[in-house]
Amino acid sequence: MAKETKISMAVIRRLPKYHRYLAELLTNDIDRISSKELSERIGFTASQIRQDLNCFGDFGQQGYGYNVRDLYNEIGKILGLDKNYKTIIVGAGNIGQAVANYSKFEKLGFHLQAIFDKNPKLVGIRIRDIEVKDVDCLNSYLAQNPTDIGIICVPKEHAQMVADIMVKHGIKGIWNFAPTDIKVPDDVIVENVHLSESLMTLSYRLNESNLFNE
Amino acid sequence: MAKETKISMAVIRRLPKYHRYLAELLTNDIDRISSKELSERIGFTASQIRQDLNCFGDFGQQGYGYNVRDLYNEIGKILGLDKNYKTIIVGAGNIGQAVANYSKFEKLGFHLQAIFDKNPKLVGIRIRDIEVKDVDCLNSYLAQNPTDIGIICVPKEHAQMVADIMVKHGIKGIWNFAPTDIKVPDDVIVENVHLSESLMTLSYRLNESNLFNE
DNA sequence: TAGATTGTTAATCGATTAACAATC
DNA sequence: TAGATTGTTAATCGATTAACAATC
Repeated sequence: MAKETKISMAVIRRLPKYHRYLAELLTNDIDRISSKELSERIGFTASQIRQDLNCFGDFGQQGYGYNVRDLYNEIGKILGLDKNYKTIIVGAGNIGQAVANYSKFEKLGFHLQAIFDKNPKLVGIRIRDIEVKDVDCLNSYLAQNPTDIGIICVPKEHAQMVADIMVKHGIKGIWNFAPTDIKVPDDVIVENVHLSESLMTLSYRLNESNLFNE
Repeated sequence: MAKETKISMAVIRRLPKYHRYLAELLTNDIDRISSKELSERIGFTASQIRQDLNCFGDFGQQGYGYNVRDLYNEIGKILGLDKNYKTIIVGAGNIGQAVANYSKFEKLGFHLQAIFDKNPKLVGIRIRDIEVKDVDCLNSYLAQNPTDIGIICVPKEHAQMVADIMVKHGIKGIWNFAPTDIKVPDDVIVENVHLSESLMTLSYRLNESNLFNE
């Protein structure tokens, strides 16, 4: 079914957006769509949509277009949303708590198993019915509880150390909110959320466009 | 000083990373660096670094390299980090609170003026010494208080409505955390933080690499 | 001066768009 | 069947990398 060529990052980063727009079509009871129609909604060219989807299979039908539900399901599978991931969060500060409470999380198959922090004021509190553990227990916890995904929400100074412990215990993917680049072996996936970079980009664009003059 | 050609988004999104690595060099008391050395640290090619920096001016010196402090300051200016932005947050849930408490925020020149929510349980509480106002007051607040940046942290159903109010009152930039694409006039800048897209990308890459097998 | 390293042009690579034959 | 729309190849566009003359 899936083609064997390497998919570019540009294509991969568009997949969630397809998934989101298809979900929206479903809620609007639209059960079929052409690349041209989808193009008008999503803002990619029809050509690009067909090109993108063809990386993964022949989901369309000439003269008809795409079946919305089928395509939605297929993209969900491609994204791995049918899988379950044992997940932990390290760092229970603002961002850690927000991520822990982030409801979409469980829906995507990420099951939060444990939360760690080193601040004694946070250790022991409950977030989503999960008691925050002392980060000193991280090593032994991971040794006993095989975990797929680690979410790093600690200050940048501690991010690499936390990542090292995670990697040592076989964590396969890291969602990194610390504003630093962590080093991991090639077979570990890191996805960064660098909020300050996003904010700086906004700041740049405001000034570039000369919309902002004090 | 600055060249007049249009800067590509690819270059813009690398600027914050230059800024971050230069800050790190400064804390390590390194006061000069060549594109080659920086390349080894930051992971871009030396050629790309020179190409990128030359979009904005001649910051280097042949035979010497770049002065770290000067370059850091220049990039800060290019990013508009020397400016101040009056900022509000709409939506005081998990993400709204995390953003409000996000300390880097003020350092980058984003000054939080007000927070709004429609949940009566949140209205009246204090976050960072700012009392959460009822979202019904948003319109009149903006009419009386010129604001540069709006941060949207409401559920996707309400994001467009909030954006419309912001735009009506002349907000210039929107930092959007709602998992939807909002429509604004061309002269308003939108920077999206789509957490679930980031998570889906992580999920895809885990499965693609076959690191993850249940 | 000689060595180092930039700024910049040219070459390459990759991603997007256009075109159209295949086919439902 | 005729019309619509895909899948796919070819053309274009843009971004990255390589090369090197300029120069500190």
